Amino acid sequence: MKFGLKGKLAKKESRLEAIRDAHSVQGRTSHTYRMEDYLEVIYELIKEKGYASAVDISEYLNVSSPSVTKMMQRLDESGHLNYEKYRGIMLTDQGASVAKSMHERHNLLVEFLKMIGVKDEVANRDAEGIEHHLHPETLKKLEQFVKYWKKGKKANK
Amino acid sequence: MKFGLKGKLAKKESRLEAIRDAHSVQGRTSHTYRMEDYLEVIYELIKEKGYASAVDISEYLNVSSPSVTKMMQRLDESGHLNYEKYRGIMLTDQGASVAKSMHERHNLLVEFLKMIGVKDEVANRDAEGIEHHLHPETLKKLEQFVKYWKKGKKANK
DNA sequence: TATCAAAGTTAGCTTGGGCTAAACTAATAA
DNA sequence: TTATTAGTTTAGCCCAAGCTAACTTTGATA
Ligand SMILES: [Mn+2]
Ligand SMILES: [Mn+2]
Ligand SMILES: [Mn+2]
Ligand SMILES: [Mn+2]
Repeated sequence: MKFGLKGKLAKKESRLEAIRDAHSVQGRTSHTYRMEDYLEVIYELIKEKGYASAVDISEYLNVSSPSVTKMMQRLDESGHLNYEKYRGIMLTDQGASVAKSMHERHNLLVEFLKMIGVKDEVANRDAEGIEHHLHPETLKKLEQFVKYWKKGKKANK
Repeated sequence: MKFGLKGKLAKKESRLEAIRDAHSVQGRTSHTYRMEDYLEVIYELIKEKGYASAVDISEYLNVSSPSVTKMMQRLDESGHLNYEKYRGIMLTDQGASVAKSMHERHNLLVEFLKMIGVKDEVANRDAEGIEHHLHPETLKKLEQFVKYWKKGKKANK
């Protein structure tokens, strides 16, 4: 069909070129993957106990408490939370938004992985790694897919 | 049903506990994710041109050539390749095995992502990140799923 | 009110991975 | 054979993230 290509004239790249392109995507965001992990845990802790102490963060991320302190300082510096020495932390809007995003990605991934038969523990393990590497487009498509699969399991057409 | 649980008595963990478990999986392998990326590119280069020069590696990983040299030394040290100053490198069996594994994971992921409607470029980008975070069980389940889907699509036409 | 343990912080170190500038090698061209 | 130069390596730096040991703060209890 004459007008059917819809901009899909994307001259097929070699695998190496695809890899080059993938590795040349720079500075995506103003935070690291590790920051995302800390924010995620802080978010879950606040949801579950109302606050996030350093010992708890350190337990659930499996790091020492000095590492937690240092990261709190960085996250304060980057505007993801307000940190007051010895007193505690509070997520800023920016921090909460990143955290919530991680929570949702993790949810979606675990749901998908379990859907294709991966065991709970492994699903969570892999989700914890994968959650940081999803382009918004992928996220959207995966959401659609999971929704479709849940419904159409039999109505499948 | 009395005997239907098949060991699935896995007392449901809280999200935080799942995250703790995920983050407490240590020393998986004797190499880092970054090493996997280098090995993958080296593998593709050898497949395509017969050898892997530092300039090419540096181009496709988007890093400087001193960074390549340093990593070659590490990979030699860790037994993934044989490195001879100024002369070149050769993958060992260990290195080739890691490299091939990355190649296959990348393939599988791109296939899956395109399957759910993600565009080529984005699929490759995300695959490049995700490929390092797949448990063998996940890998197997994803393979099965993709195979099943390919068939079903045809059967379903 | 004074004490003390638990929680948090600081100091100082390590490691992986990155960079630029400068030095070196090896293959080719003259 | 020598000079040139592209490709490679070394030196020396940076940063994120981790750790242990030592110190400080806070809040509860005597
Ligand atoms: Mn997560
Ligand atoms: Mn994570
Ligand atoms: Mn890849
Ligand atoms: Mn990769």
